[in-house]
Amino acid sequence: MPELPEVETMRRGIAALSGARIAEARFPAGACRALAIAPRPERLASLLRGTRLGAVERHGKRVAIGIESTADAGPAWLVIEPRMTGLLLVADPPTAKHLRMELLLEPPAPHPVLRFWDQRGLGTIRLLDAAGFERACGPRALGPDGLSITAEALAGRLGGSRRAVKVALLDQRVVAGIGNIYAAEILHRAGIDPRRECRRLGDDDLERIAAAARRVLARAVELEGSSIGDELYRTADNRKGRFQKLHRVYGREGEACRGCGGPIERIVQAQRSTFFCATCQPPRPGRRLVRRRRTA
DNA sequence: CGTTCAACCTGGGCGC
DNA sequence: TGCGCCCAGGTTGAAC
Repeated sequence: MPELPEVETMRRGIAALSGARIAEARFPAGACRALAIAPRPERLASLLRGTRLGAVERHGKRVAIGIESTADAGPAWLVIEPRMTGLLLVADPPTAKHLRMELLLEPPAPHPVLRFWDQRGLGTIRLLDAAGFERACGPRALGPDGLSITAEALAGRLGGSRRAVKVALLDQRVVAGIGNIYAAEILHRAGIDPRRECRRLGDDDLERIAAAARRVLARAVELEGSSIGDELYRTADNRKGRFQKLHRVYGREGEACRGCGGPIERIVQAQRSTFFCATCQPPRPGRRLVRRRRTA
């Protein structure tokens, strides 16, 4: 679920907790067996107790919460990766089951508790020192952020590559924060066939992809992300995102393209669904066949 | 270097 | 009702 817009929305939703002190950290037994938590829950709970929350940052699809010096070590970062179904919440969780972490905060915090809920349990919670933080969130792990990606940066990272451009956009070292939904939406707005080899992209193509990425991601952040179908995704205070109303291709196989009316197709690339319009995203380099009025 | 596959999990939807 | 199968917003590591 969470890609850049959803994770940024979570970050904003909990940013006011900066400065709050942790009265108690809980990692419900059983609920965290599957989840990757490091160090082990008992130790993590004791390390976090009594510490104060610092800056709340987003790095790609991860949220990093600064932790002022822990009991027996210096400052650290609590890095949370929601992966498919993780949610950072100040509101009540969707179910009592699958609640993975609760940080009880001392008054006067803006909210009494910060929770991490994760149905599938693929998410991760890690307390990292400076070196671990660098490894997880530094430039070796993550490329430039999607909200500010440029054609030049893209050219440097995928020039000459034979990979399909859609697969490359999912690579967090190329650009950080783009996932399966937004890769599809970005390429449709850029008019680029998702199967195009990166090395066949011209400067103008890269320019359109970078511009579409910045625009789509920024608009999705404004609309607080995408809540699809049975939508597990919610903001930290339990509201749905609204960008799904502006999806042009994702999840719309067989439906009419909002640009040309043709059918949206679904293919599989790198074991994941790709949705696109063969007319608006022609296989050969060329101009867009259909001009669209407004972009999300 | 790149692709493919399995694995990590739960749960909803579908066909039978 | 139930069972088996497929699907899902992500990432990683092994095998080829």
